[in-house]
Amino acid sequence: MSGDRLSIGKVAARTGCNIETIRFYEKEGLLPPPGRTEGGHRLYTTEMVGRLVFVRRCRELGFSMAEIGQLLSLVDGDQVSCERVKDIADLHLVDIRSKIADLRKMERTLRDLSSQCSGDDVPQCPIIEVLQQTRRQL
Amino acid sequence: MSGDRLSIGKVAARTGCNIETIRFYEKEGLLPPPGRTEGGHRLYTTEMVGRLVFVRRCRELGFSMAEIGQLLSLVDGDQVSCERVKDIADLHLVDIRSKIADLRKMERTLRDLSSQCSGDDVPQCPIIEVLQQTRRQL
DNA sequence: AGTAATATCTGTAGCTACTACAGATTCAAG
DNA sequence: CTTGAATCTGTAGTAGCTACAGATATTACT
Repeated sequence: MSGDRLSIGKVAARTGCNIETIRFYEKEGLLPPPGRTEGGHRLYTTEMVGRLVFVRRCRELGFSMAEIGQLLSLVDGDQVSCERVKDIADLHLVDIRSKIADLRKMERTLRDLSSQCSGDDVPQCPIIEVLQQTRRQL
Repeated sequence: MSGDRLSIGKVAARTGCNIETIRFYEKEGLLPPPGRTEGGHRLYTTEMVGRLVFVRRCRELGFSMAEIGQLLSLVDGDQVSCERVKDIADLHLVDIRSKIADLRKMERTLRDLSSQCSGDDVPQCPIIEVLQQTRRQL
């Protein structure tokens, strides 16, 4: 342990991110290649740990890796363009909302189907019946 | 065009399902291997088209291919066990609801972040600031 | 019947965001 | 100095498709 440089294992423990995932982000260009020991083991600065935390937090918010790449390049630029950051975020919000709408629709349909089903062990199941109908009413 | 048998292209046109997807479902066992012409082209009965519609409809409701496989094996059994169908559907409902909850959380957080951002072209962006903070408040 | 255009065939590779190995090497502790 | 843990690279797997390439079959038209 020399100075404030951390092995990949420590970084993983500290951030809750898998070791493999960290290497994966590096391969995909979201994290810059870190320094290495003589033997070739990765050594991370606290700054890079921060960057990883940023990436993970964006992922928790559902940003794709491509979107995160865009955000990071803005961060890396001379100055953060608040305008573009907001654009990316708002576009992503639209996406999230449409996913919620889709899931809500699924939920409603499936709930209706399920409520028509007694759950008894009868030979005819209304769920199957409806799903098999040629004319759809989903 | 002999009788009521359809080529894969017609089935695709009729169901709105891609040709490749139909073959994919066959490979994955959701659709049984259809008859063939002398030259080896697939020929589908209307019954098989119905099965494909069932699969697609389940997919629209978010069922995984594994779940659809279970539903189909119930359908294929001597009698449909309404009990088990309902079990699968209700389990899936739980899954959908937890996805909705996750997305709602994302939506809230991202909406809050976005609202703090003026969108002006200023050097400091509150969205980035928050995402970069070590102490998280997502 | 012959030919050209279209359809279909098989098989493989790509997509996203990881995860899980295998087999080799390096590091840290005693 | 040895042993065990950590890390290395590279490859393959996951879900649910989609997109080719290159070969063959079918259909339409003359």
